[in-house]
Amino acid sequence: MTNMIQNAKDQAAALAMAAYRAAAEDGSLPQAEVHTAPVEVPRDAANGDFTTTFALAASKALRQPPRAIVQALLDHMNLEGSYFASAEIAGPGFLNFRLGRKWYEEVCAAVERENKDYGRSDSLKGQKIMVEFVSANPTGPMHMGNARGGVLGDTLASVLSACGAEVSREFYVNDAGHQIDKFARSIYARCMQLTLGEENYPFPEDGYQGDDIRELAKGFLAKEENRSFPEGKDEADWMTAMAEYGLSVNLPRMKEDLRRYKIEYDTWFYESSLHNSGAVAETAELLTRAGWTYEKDGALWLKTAQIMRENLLKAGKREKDIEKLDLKDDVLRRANGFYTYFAADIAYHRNKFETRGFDRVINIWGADHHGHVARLKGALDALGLDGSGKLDIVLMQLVKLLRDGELVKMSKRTGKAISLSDLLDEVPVDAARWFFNAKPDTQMDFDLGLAVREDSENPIYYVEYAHARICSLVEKLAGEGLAVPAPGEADLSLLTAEAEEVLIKQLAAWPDTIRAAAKNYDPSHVNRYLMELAGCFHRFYTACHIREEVPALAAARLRLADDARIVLRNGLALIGVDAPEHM
RNA sequence: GCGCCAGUAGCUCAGCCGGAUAGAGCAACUGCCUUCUAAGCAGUAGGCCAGGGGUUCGAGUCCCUUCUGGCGUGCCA
Repeated sequence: MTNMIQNAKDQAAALAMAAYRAAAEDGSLPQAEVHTAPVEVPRDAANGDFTTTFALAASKALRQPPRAIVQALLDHMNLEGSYFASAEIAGPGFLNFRLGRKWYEEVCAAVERENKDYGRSDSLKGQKIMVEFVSANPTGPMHMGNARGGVLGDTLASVLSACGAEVSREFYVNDAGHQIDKFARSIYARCMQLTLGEENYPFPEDGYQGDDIRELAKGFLAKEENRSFPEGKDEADWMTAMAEYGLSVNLPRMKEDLRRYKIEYDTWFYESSLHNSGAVAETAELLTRAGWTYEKDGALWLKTAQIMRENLLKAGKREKDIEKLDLKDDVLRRANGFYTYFAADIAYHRNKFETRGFDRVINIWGADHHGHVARLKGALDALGLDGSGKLDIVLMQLVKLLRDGELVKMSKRTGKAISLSDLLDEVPVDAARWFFNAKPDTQMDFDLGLAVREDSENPIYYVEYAHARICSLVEKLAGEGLAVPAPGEADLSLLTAEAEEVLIKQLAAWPDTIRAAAKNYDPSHVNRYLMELAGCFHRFYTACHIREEVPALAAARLRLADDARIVLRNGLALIGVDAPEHM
């Protein structure tokens, strides 16, 4: 729960403000309405460990040149007992603070004390959050988009959980509607072909072409109770049975593939349950009663255009610009009586908020669905559920699959798009998880060749190697009689080398990394942090040897190395990658 | 046409609420293993932050605009 970066920032701000008040008191600076001193971490450590731009910002209000303000602050500042060893004036009016031993020691102490929990916070405590991700169509295998969404959703859920939120991972199973119909017709056609001969029954033009459908047909016909096919039932009943069978085969397969990918869901939510319980019809009825629908051409329409216009006006958009958007209404119930996917989706989200009481819902969607974001939020707004405020959609751009720089369209073996299980056959899970944990809103290339390479071109080894190196170091030195000191037992004030200080500062940055990842819905912050941490450790390892040092310093360095190991392990665990002890 | 996302080193990308001389990794080049794992380290080179305007003490970051790429704009899901 300790965040030493934040502690230092707070203290620097408090010191600056106290100095200002003291200066204003004795007339060195004019009284003015200045409330805060913004504190930042300078990019270049030559400019101090922390800096405040107080004087630059307050220059106008105080009618003094920034440097004069800083000088007055310095004259009234007392650093005794603080984290800082010194403070100085710099540049156009920065006030730079330099950390003292106390701070560095407290960072290590926090890592040692909190160990597995180091980095966690309670900034989202009390929040019940759902992350819905993948939700792949159960009619066929999962693709690269699902691979990316899987890692993003799973890791984001972990990150939110590390911030103290009560997080639930959910997979929405689209086991109803049009595509299940198509699925059933496809299996049915294959069954007919198997019974009558390929050329004696036409395959639907829009049917699912893959071999997996043929397999399902075979499997279905092989079952005892289906021996009489196509006699014994009418076509519709056969299709229902086939769809059920197809799902009973595909869903466990998806679960298995996801488990292999180290993803476990709390809930598999079935779209069909919304239709069966009447929740979809009820939701449409609610919208109708509130006056948000109308009937046209036999269909029931939602006044999406009006809802979205009102939302945009509220957001400050100009009428003229809204006109250009050419907003359209959407169908909830088709003329044939069936509800659309959109209607089911509204009902589903009503269930998330109203029935299950989530404070916040995050959906990971492919960028090709972005047209649906505003209208789903709008529909929830119309139901009084504040979709605009409580529903967040993370759109991820699509994945381009490469092999050693060449675009890969199909699997050579199956001739179809490469599926998640194909990917995991070819690439180690941890490599896939590492690579797919990238910023959602940029298109990404995934290079199959690179991901399996065991050399320096592959960044994951850089991080894993740092961890293995520490484990090996600890083991070796223990064998020579030098064990890692228990928490608090090493004299950390001896760690004054630059590489040591840089490493400790990086350890201190871990809690903020998690917080930023949660705030931006971008868990790839963790990858970058780990790369940097590994780099800090490797440099420390090279610059600061242990074995030949005097015992006290050797012990302190070994303690620090083990602190680095703790944070590396925590970070890798957060993104679901193993921390190897040997490589 | 309209909308969403992106454009920073040869490649992949960082860059927090607008702060000091724009950073990493890879690739290229030069060094470093009889010494705790060289899957490592040190160093060199590489930039009109897509272009143009504006806002201010200060802009890669905010606003306007042009250009380029991806995606979307269904009684599909």
